[in-house]
Amino acid sequence: MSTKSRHNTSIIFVMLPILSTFVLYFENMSDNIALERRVRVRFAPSPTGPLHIGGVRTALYNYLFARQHGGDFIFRIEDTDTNRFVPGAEEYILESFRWLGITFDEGVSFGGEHGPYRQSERRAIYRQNVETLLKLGKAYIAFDTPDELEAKRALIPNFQYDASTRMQMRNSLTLPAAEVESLVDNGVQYVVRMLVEPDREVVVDDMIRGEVKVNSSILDDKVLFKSVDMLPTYHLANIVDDHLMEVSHVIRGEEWLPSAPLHVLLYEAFGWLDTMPRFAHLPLLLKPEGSGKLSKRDGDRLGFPVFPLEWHDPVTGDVSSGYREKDYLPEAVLNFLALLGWNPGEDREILSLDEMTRLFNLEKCSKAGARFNYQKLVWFNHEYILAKPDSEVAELFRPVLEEKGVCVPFERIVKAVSLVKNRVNFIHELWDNSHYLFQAPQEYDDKSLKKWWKEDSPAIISELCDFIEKQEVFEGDILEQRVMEWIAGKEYAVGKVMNAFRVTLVGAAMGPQIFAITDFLGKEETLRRARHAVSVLSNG
RNA sequence: GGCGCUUUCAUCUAACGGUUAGGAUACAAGAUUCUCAAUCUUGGCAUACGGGUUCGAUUCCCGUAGGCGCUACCA
Repeated sequence: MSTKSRHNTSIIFVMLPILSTFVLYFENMSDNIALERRVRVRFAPSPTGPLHIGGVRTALYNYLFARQHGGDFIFRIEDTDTNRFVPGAEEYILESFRWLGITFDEGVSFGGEHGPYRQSERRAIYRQNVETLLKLGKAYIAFDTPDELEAKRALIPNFQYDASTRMQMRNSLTLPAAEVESLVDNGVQYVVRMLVEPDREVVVDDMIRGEVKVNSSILDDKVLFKSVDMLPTYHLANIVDDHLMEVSHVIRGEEWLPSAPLHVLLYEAFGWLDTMPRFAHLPLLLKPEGSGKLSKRDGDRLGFPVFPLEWHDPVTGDVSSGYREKDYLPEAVLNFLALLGWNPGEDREILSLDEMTRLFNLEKCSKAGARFNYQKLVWFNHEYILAKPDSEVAELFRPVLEEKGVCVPFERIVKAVSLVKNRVNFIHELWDNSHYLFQAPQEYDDKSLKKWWKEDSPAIISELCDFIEKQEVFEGDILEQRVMEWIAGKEYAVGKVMNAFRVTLVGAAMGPQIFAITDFLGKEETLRRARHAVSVLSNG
């Protein structure tokens, strides 16, 4: 190497750390921008029924984001629609997260400094804020009845309550102040509407989609508050709560994207733009087949649950299946869900909650809806059963055995699990694959008999039993060696002998290695079963 | 209808503007064993279409088509 080139190389080596320092600096800087505020996110379902699996994913992403940034995760109940309230839904949602292992830091049932966390308990706060908006001239009172609005819609195609129509309606902009006051005082029903200024460009800065721009003229004067129950609608409650609860990031489903500009306008109207949360609108979960987003009905129609837990509808009495009851492991459900719309950018797919927390990145979320293909969830479940220690799987299997009336020492269950767990996708399938380890066959599978139980089988198995009985060592490997030698000596076909033997022990041509089975059963039980089969099957 | 979002194998997805377009599930074949599985190996399968920008486009821009969402005194 010449002096000159060595010199150049050393420059590169000197430059390299400097360059990487710059890269690090900039990376940290962008991190710091994101972290200027304490990260606080929320999951805010409305208690109108069971928690939808798409809601679980939204909650999961919020959870991962909060944990990754050492922030807070808030559980808020949005129960401003008194008509759709379903008793038991709130407890169901909480129980679902307990099962899944998703934890919250504050909120309904968790406590915290920003409560109350149930919107129905925050009426005074909303009234006060509506008052503010009214005073600021950012909202107005409207008296149009639902019937009147209906009539307008029927009369005018594409009717929208907005700048182009509001002056033809009955509201505080068109009525004299005295009349408005007297109407309100006399208990006439009204709503408070947002006053949307037309023809402004509203920008929603979305962490997944970038800048989404819309013209305010396409927005309507949304109802923010209704006098019927003196409660706000979602839009108002949401903005007020997120602001008061110091929420830093709003991570929610894409169905909210169209109303996000209105939310930006609300933050602006209140003068809260400087602390407005960052938005991230997640792609939706779509039906496995056909068109549309995954709905509550799809589950039981297509053979998989759409709810984490089984749900008993208190009104209709209908029962919808749940992942817990269908024998899915919560880890598998979360892993599957996490990868529907996000991936860490590497080939690995089996990820623990901790690993997901480390790798999660909103900017790596996909933008298009993801079809909910539960086939892959079955595979995840299989993988998680395989990865679990035998003793843990045995613990889950024990209740199934008890239900079948099988009572054996725990070590026996662990051993049985070790023999058959690689062939199941679900815990309950362990029984179909291991019942013969706990109970002698009551009957023999016809197909297996036809294929493997020949005329000379009884004689051969009797011979084999006599040989086995003489063996002092019964341990699997050794016995296998001896029996193979014996078969070879007799010049029998290995498959013929072994499969006939298998049928006597198992009752069918299935199961793990035969000497693993004999090992499990023990000498006495093995011989008992084989001889019993010979006596039962030789006549038939 | 209006507005917005979106588009890579059947499905979930990867790919600084330069790759034989990668992985996984599912499917198929083979290997293996005493059976059934599991496992391993192999295979087929994709950049919606049309324009531009560029030496070069899956990647950037525009249009078309498809998909999805919203369009309530629901959330």
